[in-house]
Amino acid sequence: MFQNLNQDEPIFPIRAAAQLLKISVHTLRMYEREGLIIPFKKESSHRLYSQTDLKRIECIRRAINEMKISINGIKTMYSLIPCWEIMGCSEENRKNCKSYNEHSKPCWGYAHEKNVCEEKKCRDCEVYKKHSQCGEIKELIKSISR
Amino acid sequence: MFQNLNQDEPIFPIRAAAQLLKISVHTLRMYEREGLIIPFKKESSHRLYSQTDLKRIECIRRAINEMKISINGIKTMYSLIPCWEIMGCSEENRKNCKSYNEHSKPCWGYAHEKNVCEEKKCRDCEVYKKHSQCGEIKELIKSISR
DNA sequence: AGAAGTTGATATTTATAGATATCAACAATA
DNA sequence: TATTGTTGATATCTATAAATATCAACTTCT
Repeated sequence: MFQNLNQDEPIFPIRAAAQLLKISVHTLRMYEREGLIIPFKKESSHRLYSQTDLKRIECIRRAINEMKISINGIKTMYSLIPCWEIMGCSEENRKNCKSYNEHSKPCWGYAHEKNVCEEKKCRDCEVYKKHSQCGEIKELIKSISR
Repeated sequence: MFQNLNQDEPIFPIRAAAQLLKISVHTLRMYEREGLIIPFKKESSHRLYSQTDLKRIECIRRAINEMKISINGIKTMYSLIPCWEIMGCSEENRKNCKSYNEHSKPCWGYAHEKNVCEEKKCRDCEVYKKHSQCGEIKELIKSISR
């Protein structure tokens, strides 16, 4: 089912997404409020979820329910993602970047002012898209050191 | 009090350490079982804690109780420490190292066989000693990428 | 027009992590 | 020798994270 659709196409309204994931819509909004996910929003502010979004959320649920990592733990882990390397931030950028200088939530949880992220939408950013699991984050850390 | 003592000298038996930290001895043993701390042990297998150990434990308690990061979250964070960079592990070392290839607990939680860690005591290792807080881990990740 | 969405506040349920305690058999300490 | 420590198992308490639900006023979809 759905194989022939573009995996990144945001097509599921919140209720449908919740049903597919077997959780409540409240939980989905909670994850969003905590900064774990960024669903697509049309002009109307209605949320839409893609297949990729659902996979990401399943991964987050495994972290919480099976690996027993708390939501704040996940946020802190996300804050360790070396986004500055992926984005190629200048020294000046780094100096002004809260994400670079703090470690309580993911970079996509900050309002990006006056830096390379200012123009970009976090939902479409490689940093957000490629690093939802701890394994991926560790691989990234490995890769930047060689 | 205690200022004139060597901060790294293991002098407090478990009960004294627990009293200073205002927690139970069970909690101290639990942190050890979870791999968060490595108290000094004399031949007799009695634990002794240094001032530095106490500071480390206070830091861990802040992470759990104030930052609301679960113990499994802390373990996962520790697993992201690029120990292979600090220790200068060879490609061969890395290939055989569980710590390098997994991400569920800190490197000092593994039995080190056939690698550069084999001879060393983790308690005395820079990786263990210098990186008990998320801020320190993030600084380390920053430093290996330049 | 009716269904489904929005934000925001508030409240409740449930599962369990974190912490504490107890008992046993034994070893080391001072 | 009395105290304090060890491991291991087991049991309980408590605080709270995670999840769910409800209500209100409003907006957007089909």
